[in-house]
Amino acid sequence: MGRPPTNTKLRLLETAHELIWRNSYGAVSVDGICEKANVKKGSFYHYFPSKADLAMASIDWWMTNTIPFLDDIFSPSRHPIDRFTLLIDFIYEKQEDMRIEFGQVCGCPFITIGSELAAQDEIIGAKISAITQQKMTYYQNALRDMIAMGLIDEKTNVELKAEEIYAFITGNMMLARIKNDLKFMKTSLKPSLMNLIGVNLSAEDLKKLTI
Amino acid sequence: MGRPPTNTKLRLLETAHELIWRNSYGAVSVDGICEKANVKKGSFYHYFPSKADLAMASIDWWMTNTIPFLDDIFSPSRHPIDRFTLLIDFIYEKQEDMRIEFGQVCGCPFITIGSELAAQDEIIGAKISAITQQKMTYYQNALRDMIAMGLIDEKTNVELKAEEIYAFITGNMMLARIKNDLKFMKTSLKPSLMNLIGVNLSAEDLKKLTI
DNA sequence: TCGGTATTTGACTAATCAGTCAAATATAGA
DNA sequence: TCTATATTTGACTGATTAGTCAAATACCGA
Repeated sequence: MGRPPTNTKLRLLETAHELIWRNSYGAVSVDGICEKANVKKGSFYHYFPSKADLAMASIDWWMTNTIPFLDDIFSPSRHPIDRFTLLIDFIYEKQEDMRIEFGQVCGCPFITIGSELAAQDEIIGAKISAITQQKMTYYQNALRDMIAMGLIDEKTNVELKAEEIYAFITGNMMLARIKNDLKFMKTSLKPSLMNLIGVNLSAEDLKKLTI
Repeated sequence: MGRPPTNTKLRLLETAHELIWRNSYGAVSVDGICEKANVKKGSFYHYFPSKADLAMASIDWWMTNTIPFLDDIFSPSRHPIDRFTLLIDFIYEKQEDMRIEFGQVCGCPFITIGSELAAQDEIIGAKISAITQQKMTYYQNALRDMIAMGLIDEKTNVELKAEEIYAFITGNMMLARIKNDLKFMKTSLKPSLMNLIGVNLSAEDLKKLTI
């Protein structure tokens, strides 16, 4: 029935996500997105009613892409400590890839755009908050397994601890973006995170946690 | 000699700082700053060569304003644990004030603008990185006193620990901005920070750390 | 081959953007 | 009162912004 669908919408989502992540929402124009995606402006507004709508959709699209990776990393079949160390590996590798390709450590796309726009647009604030909550759920699940295995204090408040972990990791990613430097993330984030979680590792084991 | 100086430049610095902090660099226009500061555009460009220059100057201005508070909070005459709890009080009170006045938790102005612009403007990235380093120096100083007093492990790497503390606090401020919610900062940040620092407090003492 | 439908195009608008500049103004010191 | 100097003004530009729209196009299924 009619003209067949194309990948135009997807190209717009991908391009918007990359440009906004590497720069910022305010620094990226609809014209810029269209040019890079090789899409005419008329087509843009055929698929998205506004620039803000595209940004929202690209956030959703990226989170949907991310979930399978999180499901793998936080698979209950893994040792819970490995889940967190794998998470740091996953984050570090992506950041390093972007640093090599674009010359810029880009940090967390959700937090970057959330920090920029949450104060002006409460819908985007709510969306990023929901993503934050969703990620913390993975952490809570792993923390409960750690308690069950006697790896951390059984009186640990997993909701609070998950929020600490999230703040700590995103704080590091933010600083890495600002300093355009992955040194701390590469050499210290894993052992620091283990200390924050409260898991007891030998000095030897801690040393192994540098990427 | 000639027409006497006015507070026009200061009004521009204050206004730019407030508007950028509450919104974002990209969302604030030179016209908007001028209108709020009651300054004509010609005067703006008499004092600042560009919008970016004003933003840089407003960052410097705010940091200069902040230093006396940090000097007080991190006075060597204070108990080092008190320095950190006072720091959290200081941060929380400012955030709560802005939440009441503007309806919005605004987070850290340096990190917010740094996250937005560091990838596009390496000068601003370097400036925020320097401010970050300057703040961590206060933390390092306090950590060394804690070691001397036997409050934390003497083998603590104070440079790394200071970076952890900074990432943790700024991560929390960023999340507070995105969620427009100070709950965690009010009830949990102090004890969480004490745990991260590695200071041993009794359960009773920990409970006292809610603001 | 043709009709219906989704997609694409390019020219368009109106608003806003950062930035310019020559002229007007105010005042301290001579 | 005069002059040097710093400040202020308001109209101006040219570029860029997000967003609009009617017409053209492509193709599936009948």
